[in-house]
Amino acid sequence: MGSVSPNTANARPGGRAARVRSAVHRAVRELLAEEPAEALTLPVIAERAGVHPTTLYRRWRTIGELLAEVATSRFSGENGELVVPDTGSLRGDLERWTEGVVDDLTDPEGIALLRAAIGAGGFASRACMVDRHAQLAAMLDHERARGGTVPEVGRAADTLLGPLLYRAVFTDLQIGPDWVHDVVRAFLDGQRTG
Amino acid sequence: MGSVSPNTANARPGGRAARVRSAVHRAVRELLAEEPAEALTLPVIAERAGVHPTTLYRRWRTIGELLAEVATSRFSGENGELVVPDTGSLRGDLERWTEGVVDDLTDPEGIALLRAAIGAGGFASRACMVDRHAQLAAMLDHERARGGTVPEVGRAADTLLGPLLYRAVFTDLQIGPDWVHDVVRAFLDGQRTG
DNA sequence: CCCCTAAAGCAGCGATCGTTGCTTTAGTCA
DNA sequence: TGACTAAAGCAACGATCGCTGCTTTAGGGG
Repeated sequence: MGSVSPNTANARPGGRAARVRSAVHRAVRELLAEEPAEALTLPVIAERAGVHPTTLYRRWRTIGELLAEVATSRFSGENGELVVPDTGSLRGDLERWTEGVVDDLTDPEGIALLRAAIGAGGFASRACMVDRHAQLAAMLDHERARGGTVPEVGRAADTLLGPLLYRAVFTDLQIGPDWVHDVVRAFLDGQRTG
Repeated sequence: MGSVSPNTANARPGGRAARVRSAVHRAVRELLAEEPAEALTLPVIAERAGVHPTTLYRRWRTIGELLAEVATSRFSGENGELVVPDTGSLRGDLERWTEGVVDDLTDPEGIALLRAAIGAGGFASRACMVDRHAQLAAMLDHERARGGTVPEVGRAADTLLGPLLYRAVFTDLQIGPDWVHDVVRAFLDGQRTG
């Protein structure tokens, strides 16, 4: 127990570890967009990333864990900081924000990663949306601070994220700007009746 | 070329082929509920089903295709016939129907199969909901036949299936009867404003 | 500037996967 | 009932996966 600094909190490198991590993440995203998730194996990822397979087996034990990490980092701010639009009105914030969500869902890499994360199990799929959920809460808080009355986050997520994700994941319908606009409008109208 | 009946339309067996198919389907559903989808491999399925691996490699080339078939048969009427509730009112139909959807989504086998199908790619995941979509359309048609005014199927799917699937797939929130009730009510209220 | 340690590379292994040619079984139709 | 054919079983193979002890590199601290 004598060692003063066993390098426990040593993990803030800008060096090799970070480069490897970044290369692996990129390899996963690229490969997912190119081939069926079924073919995504650790050696294949390693070769694409220019890294030795052993590294992957040691740092991430399974593809599931790696996918969860990649999904988290892809669908969240890198530093854990929430970035939300602040246009002055809830409607403006939501429209700006939904654009970002739609960008994720229409990007081939994004949707492929989302699908793979869902397939990897509950943890990974929840990780994809936890940040979006927090952003939604932040925007509702802003509106509340302005004196507006807003529904709870749960209903907002159901009404906004629900349709967007449903269409992206389960249908091949186009997600056009006007439809997204309608979704936001339906949410803002609906909160009065609820 | 002389052969009169090359048994092209010979595929309606109640015999061995159907038994194997059924055993394999059940094996897939069971295994998905027990272990991570990552461990789902054709030899493993074959052993659980009491069938030789070669059979799987020949009938279904990949796990993806097998998953798509299992998902289709699990989430659809076996014979392609649509079964929808007919309570006399749209509200009653929708509440009965959402119960069925929720049953699918809260059943451990059901949600695991859904997740795996999503992971298997666009085709399989779309197959999971095509029947639900058709049922929704049928119920709206019934209401329209009664003289009621109903929104289009797309909006109904967004508003009903969206929240249900969002919660089941992306959150660990409980899906309680009262919440489901609220979702249906929100849909029925919202159609007036739209 | 040099040491020290965490992380990446290397080599080699057992297990299992996916595939293919052939044989055997079981349903169907005359 | 007997033949015909589609489908399942069998056996053997090459490839690749996932894992482990050990060596080498590189980044950070005294």
